[in-house]
Amino acid sequence: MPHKSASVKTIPDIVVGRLPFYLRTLRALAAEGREITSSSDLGNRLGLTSAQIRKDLSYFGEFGKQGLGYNIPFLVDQLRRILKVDRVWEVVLVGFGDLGRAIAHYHGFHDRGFEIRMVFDSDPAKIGQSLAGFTVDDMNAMVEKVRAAKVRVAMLAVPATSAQKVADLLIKGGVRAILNYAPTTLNVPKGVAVQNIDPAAHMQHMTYYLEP
Amino acid sequence: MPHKSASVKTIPDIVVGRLPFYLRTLRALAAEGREITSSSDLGNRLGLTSAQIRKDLSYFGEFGKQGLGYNIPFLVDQLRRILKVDRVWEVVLVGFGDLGRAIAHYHGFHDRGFEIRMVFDSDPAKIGQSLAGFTVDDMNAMVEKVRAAKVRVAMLAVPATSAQKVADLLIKGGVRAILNYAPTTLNVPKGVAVQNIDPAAHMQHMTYYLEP
DNA sequence: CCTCATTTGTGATACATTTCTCAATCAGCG
DNA sequence: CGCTGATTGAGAAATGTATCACAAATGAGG
Repeated sequence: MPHKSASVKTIPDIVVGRLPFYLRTLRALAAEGREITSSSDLGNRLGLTSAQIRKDLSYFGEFGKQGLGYNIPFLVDQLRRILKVDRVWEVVLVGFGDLGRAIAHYHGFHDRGFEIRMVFDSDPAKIGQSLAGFTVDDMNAMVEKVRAAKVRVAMLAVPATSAQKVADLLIKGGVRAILNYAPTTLNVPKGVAVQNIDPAAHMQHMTYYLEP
Repeated sequence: MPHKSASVKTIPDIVVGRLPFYLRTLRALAAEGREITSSSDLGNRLGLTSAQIRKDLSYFGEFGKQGLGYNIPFLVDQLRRILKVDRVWEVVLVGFGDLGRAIAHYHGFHDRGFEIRMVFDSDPAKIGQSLAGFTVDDMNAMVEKVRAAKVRVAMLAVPATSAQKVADLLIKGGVRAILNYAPTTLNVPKGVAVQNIDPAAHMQHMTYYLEP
């Protein structure tokens, strides 16, 4: 997933993956009216060491003041810029079953940079249903409509059996980032980012540590 | 999160976290009627190297046959035993808003070892609502009911502002594994496992790699 | 029954990530 | 205006993880 480039030093993907949590925590602090914080305060809240937070941030620049710490609104702005969520990304949602509907109704994406603008499904019974601002559209029209709207971010909430086919179509339409809710591994070309959400896998990860 | 013990060599948490995906893939193969597979076949399907899969499995035993590969039903059984999902875990769900309702209706947990058996919410308007087999209960009764039923696994779908308080109560009631859907970092004592689900964080991870 | 093509399990090696440490810097204060 | 306590940023060291490479084992085919 990480980009490579000759001039700019490449940043570890695992570091990039922590930034959204830094941002989330900083915004919670900002909402409480706090103006400054320190790497150790952030570390406590995030369950990480202060050194890790300082090193992670140092990949991107010098955002703190020695002796003082970090200005919260400033650091929020910087992280939003780095993560490119200082704008709103149009998102296409595919699959309007129970899960897709729940995603469509979830309001947590909005103020973190994402807005679902198109929904597709292949089931004729669902096509045409409308909800807050958009209508469920036929998947046969998907590639063209996604391409025309230049949408580059997708959420995939279809059965595992059709997930790969739908992902291929999305990529054909120009999508370059896929949040995959289907419990299957997607094969995508270089230049396309995939993140997987599998709650049952998280659960099984935890039961390993439980006593029988 | 990983256990420590003097006698048994401790297994890297990152390895444990991959096992559910191995299991998921093996079960898909089994569903296709396949009997055997190899580390390289698995690696291709999972986007990992064959060496990694062999090394991961070797932490737990010798499950393959040289020259042949792995017997799928056998390896499925082994992984289910290792992850302790060769049984069904009773789960308590807290929070019956949009998200909690979606989780309650999701059928993907069932055949992966989890069954939601209790639901709690603090909103009087929601208490008493009943659905497939259970009734939404008052959160004031939660600690006692969870303790009485010896439930050790929870899913947390409450607002970020109350997540920590609810987690504290769950732990007081004996819960030792929490799947946290609230967009906040939980502080828990040693011996309690937490896994976080934050779709917006995954999205922000991906936008980092998109061209402006 | 011998050879060949495969594939595992694992020690050794290479690579990646985290933590340690400390010089440099800063605001506050007397 | 110089001292004090706090805190950053980053090189060095320590730790953790992934890959390599190969001996050992296996079934198939002649």
